[in-house]
Amino acid sequence: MPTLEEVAQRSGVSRSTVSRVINNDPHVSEETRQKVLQAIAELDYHPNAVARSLAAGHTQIIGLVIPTAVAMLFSDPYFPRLIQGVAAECNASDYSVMLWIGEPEYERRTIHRHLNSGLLDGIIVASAVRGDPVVSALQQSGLPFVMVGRPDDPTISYVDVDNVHGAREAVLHLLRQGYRRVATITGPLNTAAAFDRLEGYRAALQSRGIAVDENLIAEGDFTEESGVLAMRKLLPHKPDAVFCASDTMAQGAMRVIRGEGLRIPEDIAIVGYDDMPFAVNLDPPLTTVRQPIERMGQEAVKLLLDLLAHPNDGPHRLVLPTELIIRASTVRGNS
Amino acid sequence: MPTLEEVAQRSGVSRSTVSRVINNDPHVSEETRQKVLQAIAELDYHPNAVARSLAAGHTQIIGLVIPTAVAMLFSDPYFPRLIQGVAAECNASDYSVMLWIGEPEYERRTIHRHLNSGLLDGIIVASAVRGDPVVSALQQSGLPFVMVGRPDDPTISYVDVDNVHGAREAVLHLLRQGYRRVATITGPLNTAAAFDRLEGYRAALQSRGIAVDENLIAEGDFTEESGVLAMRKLLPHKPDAVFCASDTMAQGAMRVIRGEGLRIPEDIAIVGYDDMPFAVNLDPPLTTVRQPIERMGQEAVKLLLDLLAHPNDGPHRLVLPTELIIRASTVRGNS
DNA sequence: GTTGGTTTTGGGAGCGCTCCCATACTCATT
DNA sequence: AATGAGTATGGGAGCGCTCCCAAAACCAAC
Repeated sequence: MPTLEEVAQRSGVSRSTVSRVINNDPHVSEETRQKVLQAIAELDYHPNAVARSLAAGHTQIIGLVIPTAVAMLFSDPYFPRLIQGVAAECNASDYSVMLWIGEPEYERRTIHRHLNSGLLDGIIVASAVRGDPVVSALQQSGLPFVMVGRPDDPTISYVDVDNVHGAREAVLHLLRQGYRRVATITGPLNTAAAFDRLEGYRAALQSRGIAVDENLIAEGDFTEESGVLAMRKLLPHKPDAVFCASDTMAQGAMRVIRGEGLRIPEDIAIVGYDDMPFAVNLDPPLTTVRQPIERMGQEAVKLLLDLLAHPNDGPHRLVLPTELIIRASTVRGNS
Repeated sequence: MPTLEEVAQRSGVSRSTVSRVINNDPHVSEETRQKVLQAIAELDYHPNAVARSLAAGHTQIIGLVIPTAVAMLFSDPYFPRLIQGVAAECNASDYSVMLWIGEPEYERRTIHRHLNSGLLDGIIVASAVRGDPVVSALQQSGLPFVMVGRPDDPTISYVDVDNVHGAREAVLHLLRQGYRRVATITGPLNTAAAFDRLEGYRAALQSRGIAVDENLIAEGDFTEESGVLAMRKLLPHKPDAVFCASDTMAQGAMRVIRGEGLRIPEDIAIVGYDDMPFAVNLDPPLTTVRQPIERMGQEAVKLLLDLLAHPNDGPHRLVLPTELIIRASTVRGNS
């Protein structure tokens, strides 16, 4: 591996000058620049990122942490898409992504070791649960970070989708279709997303003067199995529609409903959340709330880079819109 | 951020000695070690990973490359699970994972820059397509790397599952169930996985003295739609069972079969491959070949670390076993 | 008390870069 | 010619660590 010094010698200039052309410093004569460029090409020189980081005081690397608790959810494409968004935006901005998947026994020590190692310029935390130790460690460390999903602490920067609004629109749609006993299967209520979607559900009912019946609310954990369980609990209370906080749970709920010999949407309508790829292939195709997942990843990176550039700014917050995708699972009549 | 030097001063020893206790060098007296440890605790010192990397000549970071072409496949849980396996093993070995998702535009331009930046000690390439430029760049660079999935070039280290064996077991199972006209829907035959699975199919038939009927072989591309098309081609040749090289294609095939009013498994049995989460929820639940995806990620890391420790060893190869998961789609009678 | 071996410790020389400051050189302007 | 402003270059001093070698300390045995 050739070094800066060798390039300098070969092109007959100083180390500093080579550094300048590499970093596009304008204070280099065109002639010199060409000489240097040629030497770089001849030697197939590539700057050493580590040395550069040490000298410059930053690494151009950001960390993406996915806390343990949610890593299980890897069975749905949420995280892959988020990762893709983050990676794409980082590539575009000449940053690299360090992946950090929280392991069950990650102790505080390990967290701090990583956060204080100086390897990361900043961090994106995906979907932390309430009171996640990573978050407090992060705050302590002073490292710039942004969260995907609304945190409890209002001083933290984040990007989120408007879960309240998305859920409300979904439930209002159900109401407009004439359903009256609208139930909901929530996600784990220690996550902000699940909580907000439940809020949206309540808000929709209340705005139409419908009392919220707690019997029509069942908590799941975003998995299909939990959707099955929740639906079984709901059934005795005769709902005529169910708003599920994830497509995966909706899928479980649909299985139960069909198992009972009931029809969708004639007897019970179903709305999901996420617009997962499989939602359109369900029988019937699932009405659902689409979230711009990749975009969240992208925006999180943008926010973070902004934070790096302007450390004294207050926290950034960005709430992205959702989109209600109406399919056959909520539209009776012409089927 | 305190430095080594500050810890040294506070504990009244030299920089070198502090370095020794940090790196668990046995040549330190217990007394000194305690003094140093205390100073470290008091100052909340954490070694700077960048400086350490520069001085030591390695970074304890490995790259995980997911080539563009397959990034689309992010809609199935293969990559998430692989990533999880890689991350878990890296955590356990005190390495970090740098994620690198090939972007159409940036790939070519930045590939060499990344490989030669000295940031990565080694690389794992997930499912490269044939002739992927990343692979040749990698070979050129001299960076240690291992691939997940058998490469063309036999000098490259890799971990793979035993696709031939997995397919053979699946087909033998069909044969044992009494099916005689066993067809197959293959993946794209320019991928090693698809090729090997077809090999297994042939091997199974031949080992039972059954001639391979080329009319019973249809090529797909792992997508559901291609499963539909392939099944339509197969139907006129009256298969009584179909071995599909992916669950997704199996799903398509099942749709066609049911569309024809045929029963599964009474009229036609179906076997898939992958054991995707949805396989168990199909109607009927799908018999399939399960692959140890997380484990592949883990083993890939182990192989790579071994390669880093013993650079002069020849290429490592590891083929992991598959597991046949028998469900209702191949078992007639008691339904 | 000397010798020789072993263990423990200290200090210097980098790793390959950036950044700042000093120098040299260029070109008007007086 | 002398001055000053502006631009191009060079060189030194780090960034915070590891690694090697030499020095110091210790301990046993003669």
